[in-house]
Amino acid sequence: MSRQPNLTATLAKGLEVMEALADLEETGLTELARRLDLSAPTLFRILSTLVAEGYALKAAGRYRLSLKSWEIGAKAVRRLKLKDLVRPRAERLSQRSAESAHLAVLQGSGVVIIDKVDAAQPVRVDTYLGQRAPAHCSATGKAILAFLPPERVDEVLEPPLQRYTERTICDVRKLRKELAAARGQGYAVNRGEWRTDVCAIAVPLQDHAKEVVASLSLTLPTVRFTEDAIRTSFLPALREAAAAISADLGRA
Amino acid sequence: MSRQPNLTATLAKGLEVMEALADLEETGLTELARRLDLSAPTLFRILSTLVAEGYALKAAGRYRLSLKSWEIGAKAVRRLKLKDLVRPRAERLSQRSAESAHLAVLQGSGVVIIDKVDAAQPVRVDTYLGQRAPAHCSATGKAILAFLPPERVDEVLEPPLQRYTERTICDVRKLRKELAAARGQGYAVNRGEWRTDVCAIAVPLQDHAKEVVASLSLTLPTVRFTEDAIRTSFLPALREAAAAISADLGRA
DNA sequence: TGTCGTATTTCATTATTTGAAATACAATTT
DNA sequence: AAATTGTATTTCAAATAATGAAATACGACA
Repeated sequence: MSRQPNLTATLAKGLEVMEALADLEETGLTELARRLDLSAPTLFRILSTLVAEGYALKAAGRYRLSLKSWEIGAKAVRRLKLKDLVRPRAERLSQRSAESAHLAVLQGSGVVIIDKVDAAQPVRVDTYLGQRAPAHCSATGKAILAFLPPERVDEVLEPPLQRYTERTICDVRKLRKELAAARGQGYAVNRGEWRTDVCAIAVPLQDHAKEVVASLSLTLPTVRFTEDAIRTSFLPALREAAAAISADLGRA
Repeated sequence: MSRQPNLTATLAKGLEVMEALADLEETGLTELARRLDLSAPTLFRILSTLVAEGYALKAAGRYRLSLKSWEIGAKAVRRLKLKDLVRPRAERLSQRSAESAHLAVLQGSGVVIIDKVDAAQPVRVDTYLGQRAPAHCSATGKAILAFLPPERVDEVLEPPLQRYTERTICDVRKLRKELAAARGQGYAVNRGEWRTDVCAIAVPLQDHAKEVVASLSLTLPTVRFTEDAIRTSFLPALREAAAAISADLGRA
């Protein structure tokens, strides 16, 4: 076994187990051991440790992820403060446009939704706080990438870019062109590039130093994403919200 | 060093480091090593692993917690489904009462806020999603404990109960009496038992099998927590919300 | 009661973690 | 520019903890 220098393999394994639990709803020992290719005793000890530390729950021999990792991470989210500032604007944005507003930040090679306001109408896109989307085929991701320094963009757009639908832009050159265009326009769109029936339009949010720190989007079913709605409703509403937030961020 | 059987010490250490990062905003290696009583090389390897796995971020030799643990945990939160169901009721509850509504679940010996609707007035209590409160001196905690089977209550009320204010009930016998009363009344209150200037009133939420799974509260500054407001506004609003949710849960 | 599949413990072996010390790096002072 | 200080990182032999095969316990079902 080739060993990485200066890393603790045991910890890495434990974190992997935690991630697997997150995707699994509930699992037994043997089942998970097979999935992760760990021996039963090893996995048993890891799970026992996770339970002892409160990260996993055990009931009737079955393991589940607890809320502890969420709780821990919530402290980091809270520190972003962004949320408090954006929330009232996002509410107004959602009302004006009748669509769902999302606040997202870049995290690794994807974006994560850190706040949202659901559209007040029954047909809407199902999303959740903490949900991750690929940066290269989401409006929020592209709005952020468009305003990021080139070297940061390179890290995120490490080929190959995964294809999700026939509209996903997987060609890095082509994507860069689009990002340049988005920078010019001040907004980015996603037309079914991740999920066929979901479209979105997003604007970047910049802090006092004009660095992009997040993005704000309207996310909706493709059928409602008409050029007319974009021009007369979504874009004006997003721009107003972004301007107000940027002004606030300028002060803080 | 006396070794626990069947637990992986390295993983436990790594998780402790993660928790410390959550409380720390940002830290250097030496500083954190002192705090956790770990040798510099050991901590270095743990932090390197956390960074490699995406749980921590490193910039200019300083370490911070990333959003990854939050993202992982969000999947567990989402699975509770409760939130979706409660949200519209909580919104109406907050509007009717003009106070902040919280949805909380039991997690270890405390409760964690998994959803909230802020009061639409400027003077309100500062809380955040993922925030933990002690079960023995919060309205949400007591509302849940009051309807939990005795053996589960024992686990949570492991003495000594920590004192936070002069009103905190630290005597287990006395607290049990109050829980019995709360069970009779169908709601629990907290009168400055955790934070002097914060009061709350909470009702339990029960699933189809009549098991308590969460609680719903109104949380507000002590100055507004009058007997009159409780009787004419808070309690009726909470009861209506709880009844509607329970009916929904009965079906699901 | 017996059988089967899964979970847990034991224990000798093996591999990884460990920390002292050496070294590299960065910021600040002289 | 050189010296100083404090922190971060690497090295390496010793110490320790992790490992998995096998034995055992448990629990469901026949």
